[in-house]
Amino acid sequence: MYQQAQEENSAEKPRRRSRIREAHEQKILEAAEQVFAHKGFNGATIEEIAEQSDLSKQNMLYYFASKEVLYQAVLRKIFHLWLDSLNLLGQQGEDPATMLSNYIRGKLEISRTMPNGSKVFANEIINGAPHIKQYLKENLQPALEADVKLVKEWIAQGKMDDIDPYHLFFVIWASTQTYADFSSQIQLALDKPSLDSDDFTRAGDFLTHTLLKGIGLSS
Amino acid sequence: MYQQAQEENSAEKPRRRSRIREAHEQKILEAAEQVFAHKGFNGATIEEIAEQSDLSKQNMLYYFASKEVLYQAVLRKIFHLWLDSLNLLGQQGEDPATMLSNYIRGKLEISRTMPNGSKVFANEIINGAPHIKQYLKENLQPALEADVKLVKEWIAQGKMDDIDPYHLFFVIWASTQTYADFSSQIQLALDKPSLDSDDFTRAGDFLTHTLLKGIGLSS
DNA sequence: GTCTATAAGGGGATAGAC
DNA sequence: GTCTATCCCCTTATAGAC
Repeated sequence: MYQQAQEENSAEKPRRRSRIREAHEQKILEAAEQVFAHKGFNGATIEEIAEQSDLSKQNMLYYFASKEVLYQAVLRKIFHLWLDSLNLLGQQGEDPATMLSNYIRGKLEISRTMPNGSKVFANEIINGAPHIKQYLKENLQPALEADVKLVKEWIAQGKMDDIDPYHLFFVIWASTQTYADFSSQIQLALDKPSLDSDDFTRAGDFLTHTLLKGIGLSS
Repeated sequence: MYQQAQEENSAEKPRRRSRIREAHEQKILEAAEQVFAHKGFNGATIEEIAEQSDLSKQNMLYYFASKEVLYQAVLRKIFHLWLDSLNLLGQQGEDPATMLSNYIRGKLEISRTMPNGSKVFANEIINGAPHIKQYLKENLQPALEADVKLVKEWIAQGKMDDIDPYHLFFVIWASTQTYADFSSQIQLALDKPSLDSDDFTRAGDFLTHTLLKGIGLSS
């Protein structure tokens, strides 16, 4: 799981972050996630984030020294959650259909419970990942390659159709994240003020049915 | 097809936009599309757009009175292209598999040829569509409903599986647009400096195979 | 249509008292 | 840790000459 990068307290010195710092940082991160999600990096103002954290702008800057630092913290938090879910394929002993099904529903669950984080991440990627490109490169590729290798084995064993594994994952990512990132469009299309858990259930049912059957894996 | 909204020259008065205005507006729109795609609305500066149009900032403002006006022009251009492609289902006389296949490949072609426009639109939707919500509401729903109705007829006629038509379209939109919007992530995953037309062919092959088969339509 | 000059305001960040 | 005050750059937009 993700660990705060600042946790460098070594050995005897119990230099733990105070309870108040812990609480404030948490509040700030949540507020920042929301504001960045709705305004983008440049559209967000540290003033608005501070307001939503019940802190003054200057006091907020005491905890996160700059807008850039705060943004990086938000980005990395969601990215690690996302990377963890990529490893669902690491589950041993399950059959391919169950593993992929869990994978799809796991990604959908992130979209449902962390829509703002997902939006911040999506915004960053769309703009060419200027703040996180290197970090992404180092962490995404290895995790994806492991999954791709597994799918290739399934194909070699005749367990599923001979499809391109990379595009399978691209499509799973896109079609699960769309329920977070493009929720405003989906709400308009469905004429609903917000997406509820039934909508996500329907999405999960459709996706698992269609994708598993589509690649020859339906049980 | 999309028409410039300013085309209000009526009857005898040949009040046509001068050739130079036409050319400059075109250059500006292209530059704006690119800059908005990479920086978002707030991150983009009219100065940068002007530079890429080989015009001074002030001169650019002579053609588009404000950043907001320019942004709206870019948004509407791509949105209408997008809406047109939604009507591919209006093709008569084709069987369902061919119609959906054309639809998917048409959307992919927009991603390939207009990636910047797609990104601007995606950015706007992610941020909650603040600049285009009303316009989207009035135009998206009717077009989508027509397509959904058609799919429901196919289901009633037993031509395909009984899936939720709305989610079918959400997934097609997401998985075709991802090759434009999230291209930087896909490039990292594939370890390529850019996506070429072979990548789009593979994406199209994967998508048509998987989605058509997945909903019980493969011929 | 294009240029120079400039108004006007927003917003990130720092200094230093308490 | 929190506050008041403030600096200063960046950016949009307008005024007006040519």
